[in-house]
Amino acid sequence: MYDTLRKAYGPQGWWPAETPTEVAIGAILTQNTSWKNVEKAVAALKKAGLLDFRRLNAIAEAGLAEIVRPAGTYRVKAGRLKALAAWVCHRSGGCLEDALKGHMPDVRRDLLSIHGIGPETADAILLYAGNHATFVVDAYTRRVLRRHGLVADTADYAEIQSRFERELPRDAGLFNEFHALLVEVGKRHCRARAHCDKCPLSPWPHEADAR
DNA sequence: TGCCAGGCCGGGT
DNA sequence: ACCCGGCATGGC
Repeated sequence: MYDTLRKAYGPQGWWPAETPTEVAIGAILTQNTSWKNVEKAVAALKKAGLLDFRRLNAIAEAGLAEIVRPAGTYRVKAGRLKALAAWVCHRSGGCLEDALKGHMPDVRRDLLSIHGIGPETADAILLYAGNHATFVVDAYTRRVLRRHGLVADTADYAEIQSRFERELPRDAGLFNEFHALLVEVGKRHCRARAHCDKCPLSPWPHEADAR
């Protein structure tokens, strides 16, 4: 599946952000939100000079909320950005890359202890900002795999993630590309009510014996 | 014009 | 251990 997508779309060069800090902020802002809306909020943060955890740690939450408003659920997300900023500042004085430098799965556990950071957000930060080989499972990943009969409908996050991590070489570069490709094919052909014709994976061969 | 988006949390069974 | 409502804007 990876080879098929890679041939169809080429290298993705993800995450669509310039710095690790921007990656992590985007990861929080995109929770249950389309990327288009996130881009507006990130642009507003950039304009305000707030793509910086020490600044985020210092700014008032209510003001931050107004700035990230285009991303939706903006009061919630302002709190989550503040929680992450406090963690990064406490841990490394404000440098995210340093804060992510520990070993897995210790760093993952620490990220998950932050209020508002769940498994997907943590893994996106670990992989795309910290270069840790952890597989990101999002709504697209789930949909694509389910529609091609590769996981049960009831499969939860850990189950899907372990499937990737068991059956692929534990390589951050590979995980990076594969997840980005899954999002790309998902956006084009596997949104909630779209159907999958013309998808490069459709019909996916040997679906039954691929299990 | 609704429906939905690259989740997560808290409270109720 | 599940299930569900709340959060909320902008795009299609």
